[in-house]
Amino acid sequence: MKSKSSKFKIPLTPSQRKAICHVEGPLLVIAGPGSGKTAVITYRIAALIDLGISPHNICAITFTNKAAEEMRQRTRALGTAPGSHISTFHSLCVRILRRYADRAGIKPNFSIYNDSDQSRCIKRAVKECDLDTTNFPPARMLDAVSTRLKNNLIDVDAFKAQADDYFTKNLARIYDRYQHILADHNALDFDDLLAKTAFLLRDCSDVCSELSNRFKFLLIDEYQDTNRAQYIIARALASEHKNICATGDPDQSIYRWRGADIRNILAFEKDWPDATVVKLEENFRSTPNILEAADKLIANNRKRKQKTLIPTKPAGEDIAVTFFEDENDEAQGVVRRIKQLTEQGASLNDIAVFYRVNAQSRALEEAFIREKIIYQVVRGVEFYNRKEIRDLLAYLKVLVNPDDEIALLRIINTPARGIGKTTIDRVRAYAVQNKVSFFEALSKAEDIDSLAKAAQAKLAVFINMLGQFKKDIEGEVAPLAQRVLVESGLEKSLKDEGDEGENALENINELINAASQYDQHTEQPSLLDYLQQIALFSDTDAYDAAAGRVALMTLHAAKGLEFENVFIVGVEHGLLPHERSTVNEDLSELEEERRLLFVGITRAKSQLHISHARYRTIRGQQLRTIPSQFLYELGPTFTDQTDEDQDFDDDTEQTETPNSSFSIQDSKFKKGQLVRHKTFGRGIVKKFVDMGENSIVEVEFSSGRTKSLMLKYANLSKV
DNA sequence: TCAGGAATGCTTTTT
DNA sequence: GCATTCCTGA
Repeated sequence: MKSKSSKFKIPLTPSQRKAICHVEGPLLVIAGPGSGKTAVITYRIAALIDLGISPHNICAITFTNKAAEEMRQRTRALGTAPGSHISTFHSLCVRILRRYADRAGIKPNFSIYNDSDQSRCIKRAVKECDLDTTNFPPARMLDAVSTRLKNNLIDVDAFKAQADDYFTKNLARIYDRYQHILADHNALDFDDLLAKTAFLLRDCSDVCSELSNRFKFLLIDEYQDTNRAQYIIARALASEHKNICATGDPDQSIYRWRGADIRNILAFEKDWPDATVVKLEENFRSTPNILEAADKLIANNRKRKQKTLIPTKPAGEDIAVTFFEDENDEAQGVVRRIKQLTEQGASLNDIAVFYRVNAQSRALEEAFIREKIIYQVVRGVEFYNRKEIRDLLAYLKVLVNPDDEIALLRIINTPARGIGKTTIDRVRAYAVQNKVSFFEALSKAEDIDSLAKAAQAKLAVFINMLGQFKKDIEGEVAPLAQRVLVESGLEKSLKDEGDEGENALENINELINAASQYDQHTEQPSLLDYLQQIALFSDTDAYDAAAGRVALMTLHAAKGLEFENVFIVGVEHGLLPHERSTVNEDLSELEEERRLLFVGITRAKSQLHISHARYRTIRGQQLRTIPSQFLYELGPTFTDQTDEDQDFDDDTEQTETPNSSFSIQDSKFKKGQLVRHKTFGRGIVKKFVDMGENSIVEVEFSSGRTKSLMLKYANLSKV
């Protein structure tokens, strides 16, 4: 085995070699950022195949499609025989569910519902339960159903059994109703893909052992971000042979809000007592300067396994922390710096800007456009959320799955063909009364007495048109999409719209191009497969590393990537850490925000620029900001540099200087302390973040508003 | 039936 | 600030 590793192009460390050459039994690889983790996984796949193991028996699971694609390419580049299964958890589940649909109690042609489809369904569920959307806000109900219940594999019956108070009982009803709606639509949401698979593996031991026997070697990446359902699936698939290799880094767990359970990786050794554990601590990516900052920051997390980042690169430039006036100045400053970098020979491919929330991209984009620097916003799903794209896709979805009522209602009168609300209501009434699906009722329009003759005729034309399309459902996708575009009248209605319609048509053409790419690159293209695939696209999948553009993305999307030069903007209290993570006492949410910044910092290879601004416009309101506590945690060497090109208004500076009467006794506030503020009046301290002279107090004022204030500026007096 | 404007809600991160 | 829903009048 040892001699085999010589075929790999890079010199390996002893731990890397150990991980690559490990064959049988459970293996946990704790891999710090930049430790060559992806290389280790791909080399290990190659090494297994070299040992004579069939690629068919290897299954690697990644977090994003992008990562899966990269892994496929890298194994291919090593000259490895193809045939191993490399995909995301969700894609794997789709495959399994399609193949064992009857065992899972579903139909194979199911639709996959995204979050907007989900929210429509949950709204309907709340209404059908005769509950008020103010007391039962759909968004929160969905979060409860999705993150708390489905991701934890609590099914409707189990939850009903444990529901004992008014709220929970009603939540159980909503959950029940919601699942019924999805089932009626022959649709699964993202959580169902995982949950149904987990239940299938649990309840059908023959399916479980069949799959477990096929996937004799299981590799799971980003194990720190698996949720309960994914954990159960992994355990089931490895149950026969126990050849499970999990890789991950607890310090990079950033998906707790989506149900990820960091305990899965922390308890790996308990789950698999004879597990081999390998730690990859050497960092081949970043300069020691960057790693030092990352190390200092993450050391502030209490719930954490001690781990250090061992630099291997020579010292580089210190990280820069810059203070701007507002988000536009910040964007301008970033662009100015990028221009300097390119003048020094940097390629735009090597530069990325990260932010906490998508809305922050706007100021940046404006500056990039103004200064004519080309960029890409890594936000792939946005494309699929455009109205015209969703319209065309809805036609295609209905052809595959006529029970998909969301898609059907979307197209029934798009473009306008005179089928209005009254008609739809009457058809639905008929469907309910006769216990047939909405689509069936539509097909029998002439039997619905309540409908006017004109309405019946319009419905017949519509259904007939769908029937014509359906004849071409097999085979290539692009020609069918083109045909639907023209014959549905969508093209004409967009052409009549003028400029906006032109733009929409261009987008549709882009979609059809993408579909024909799919047709060419897939052995047996089918509309069903195509639709199920694009439903699982994510933002990160849109990133094009060779585009010659600066990449703009959220910190979440940055996971797994690396750049020579990284900018992280808006490092302010309320944004990073995000205010939603600071509302309750629970420190673990704050720790996740810290990990998020840690992920961002460790993407940088040679230069890191962090910035924050004095003012920021949030929801249309310009607010005074507070520097993030994380800035102080990066270490004392990184003091603010005010951007040299700007003029500050001296008057505002004056009024903002720290209060001279500020004294040590006053510098500690406890929760519950009553205070007075000169403009906001009386209030009660909700939270105190002690950072010496940079401490932050959160005060709920008598107006009912809660504000975060920086102690040295707030001028608070104790009451 | 439908267009257009007003009102309302929602606004973190994503497979 | 933006998107969706609601509502009104033609």
